[in-house]
Amino acid sequence: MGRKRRLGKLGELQLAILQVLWEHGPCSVADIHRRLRGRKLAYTTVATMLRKMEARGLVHHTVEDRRFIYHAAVDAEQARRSAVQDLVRRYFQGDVTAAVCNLLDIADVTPEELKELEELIARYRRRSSQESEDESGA
Amino acid sequence: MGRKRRLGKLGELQLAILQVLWEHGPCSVADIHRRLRGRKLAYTTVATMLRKMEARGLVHHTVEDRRFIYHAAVDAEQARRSAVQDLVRRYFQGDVTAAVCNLLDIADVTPEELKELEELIARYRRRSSQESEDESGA
DNA sequence: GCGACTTGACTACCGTGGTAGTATTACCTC
DNA sequence: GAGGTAATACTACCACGGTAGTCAAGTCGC
Repeated sequence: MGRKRRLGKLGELQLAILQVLWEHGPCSVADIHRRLRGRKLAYTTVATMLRKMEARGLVHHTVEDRRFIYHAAVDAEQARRSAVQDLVRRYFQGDVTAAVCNLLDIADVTPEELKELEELIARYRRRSSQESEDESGA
Repeated sequence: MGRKRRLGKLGELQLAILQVLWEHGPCSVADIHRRLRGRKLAYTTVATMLRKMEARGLVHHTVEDRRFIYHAAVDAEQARRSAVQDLVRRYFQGDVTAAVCNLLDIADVTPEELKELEELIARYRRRSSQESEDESGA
């Protein structure tokens, strides 16, 4: 696994549809339409978008009981990864630190979240020093 | 300052143009075209995009010596902020911690960068505890 | 003064996300 | 088997990023 396919930009609706699929697993068009009812879209709009997304390889479908059941063909992690990479590349010239800095700036990060982040980074530091040891050891 | 105008999505070329303007200050079309020569765009492409961007309020121009001098109408910070907010909202449902986590995952963050980040977060923690003190003190 | 060059304006085209109407198919029910 | 219903397919449309050609107007050099 780990095909880091460069899934191009996702539109707003495309992402919303994928999120439904990620959250609830394979869904019929009607399912997706129902769960997207907050957007007041025509049923056909959802169906059309799904067909377009299938053409792009973002979803695929099986037929069950004469209904199309759509499955996400990319996973959430992949999509997030791709989006984050894109952002860092486009807006921060690849500078991750700057991106994190900005992230902390814009969001009102709670003290709890900060603590979490500290731990997260500590974990990363341990891991990266581990890796360098592995390298020199090999 | 601090107009947090919600500048919609920026296209690839639009961002590239803004980056030229941010980096070099006001530029003529020819200037921008020249600095974007890596993309092998027609001069008219750049000019057209600039006009479209002006219509959207991303840039504005003055006339000088019969040439159009384009100025960025949004600053880099604003654009980055908007983009980061968008990303966190769209892909992480507003969860900043998750976003940072992902950020650390995707990029091969060097130990130096990790150290920087730790310091950055420590600084934030001091600041946020400072703020809570200010609040309770007021 | 005339032609070459520069520069911006206008127009057109393509791809694609987003939207939805209409047509078709197939099943179910009376 | 005619009609209703649910689902998909087809088609069309708009907006917009991106691309570039052509046009118009001024500048410069001879």
